[in-house]
Amino acid sequence: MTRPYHHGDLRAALLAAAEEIVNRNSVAGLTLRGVAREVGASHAAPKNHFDDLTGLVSELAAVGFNRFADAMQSASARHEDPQDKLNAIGRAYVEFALAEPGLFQLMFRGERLDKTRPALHEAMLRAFGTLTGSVAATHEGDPDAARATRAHAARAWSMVHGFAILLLDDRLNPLLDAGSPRADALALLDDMLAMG
Amino acid sequence: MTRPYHHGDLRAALLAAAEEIVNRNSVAGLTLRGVAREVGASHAAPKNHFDDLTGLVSELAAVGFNRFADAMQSASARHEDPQDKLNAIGRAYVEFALAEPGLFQLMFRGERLDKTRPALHEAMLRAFGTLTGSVAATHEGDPDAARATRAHAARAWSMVHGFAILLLDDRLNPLLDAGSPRADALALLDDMLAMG
DNA sequence: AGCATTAAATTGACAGCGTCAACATTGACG
DNA sequence: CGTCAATGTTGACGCTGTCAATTTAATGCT
Repeated sequence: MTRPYHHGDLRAALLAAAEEIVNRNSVAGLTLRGVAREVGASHAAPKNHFDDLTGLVSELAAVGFNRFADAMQSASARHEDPQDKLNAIGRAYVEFALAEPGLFQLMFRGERLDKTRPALHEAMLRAFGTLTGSVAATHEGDPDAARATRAHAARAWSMVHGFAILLLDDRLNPLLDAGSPRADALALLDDMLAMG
Repeated sequence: MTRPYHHGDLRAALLAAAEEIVNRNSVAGLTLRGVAREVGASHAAPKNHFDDLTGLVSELAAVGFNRFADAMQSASARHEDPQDKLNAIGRAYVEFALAEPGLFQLMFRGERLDKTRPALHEAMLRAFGTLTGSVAATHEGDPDAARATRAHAARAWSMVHGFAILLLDDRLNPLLDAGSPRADALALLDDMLAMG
């Protein structure tokens, strides 16, 4: 089995290797040469498929945002009431961050993200659109709802995002049960969502 | 306190240069060799004062967290009512992030932070203690307040932190006035805080 | 078919980075 | 005055991203 000069689908292999590395070593350990090494390609091979490190990170972030949007939409679809849908999206938001912490942090590392890349731009619109759209659905029929809807969306989004970030960074520990902080976190989130 | 011989106080000069670089080039442009170059020292000079890059970043983060705590305490002191104090702290949280975005992002970049460093550990306790303490003050006299207080603290903290992070990352733009997003952001925050 | 063009992958080089070890200089203290 | 620890410098190593030049494979054209 001699290795052919041209890999069958190097682009997909590089993306898979990149995700595996991020899951193992966190985002700091993600390197162009590292992913190339992982798939047995030369150190400059990624240049052909992604222009540079920003390109690779951005394309992987696009994959992540699409999976993220899927998770939120699927959670929302399990409920009928608009408020239940919104709460389910909030839980899915945090659960995604806990399930794929490396990928989640990569998706929100602004400095190495080129948001003008079509794949990433579209995936971000999809993910954030489901969240803000679900908020808007709870304001149906409100008169002059624009301002309240905007504040509601910003509040819900900020809350779950901040919670996820602080959680991944081990900063909420003083508020969590020392015994099982991870399990306790989702119970705490439910309390937060129940406050309205 | 022994004083260095050639540069006067190289440690302070390095910290100042580091902050200046972070303010100019964001956290990605902060390098050990860069700060050494800035103050005219050799490339390995920082090793004597901070062990490695993590050390420099952590000490700078400690400076930031102390300034952060000062800002929140000073904002809180301008009000009497516990709820007003808490809202003022929330505004100060976001205003600090907007005023020193590079430093703020450095303070929350977990991977290059050694939270066991005494200076950083203490500064973080101070900053987060003012916030959670101010939340607890709004629950004085409540029966069975422990659980509600915990959820309230997590919610308030997550909300302002998520808002600050999303704002710095230009992710709230779809919710902001395209004309003056910066000024609009604080108005939006007030609406969020007013929701309770 | 055969040739030309393009895409894909490799090799080699360069500068910048963090970090370590070895060495030099200084100020403090006995 | 002499020793010593602290502070700075120099040089080296391997790692990284990125570029230019080159080789190889696939594809298209006539």
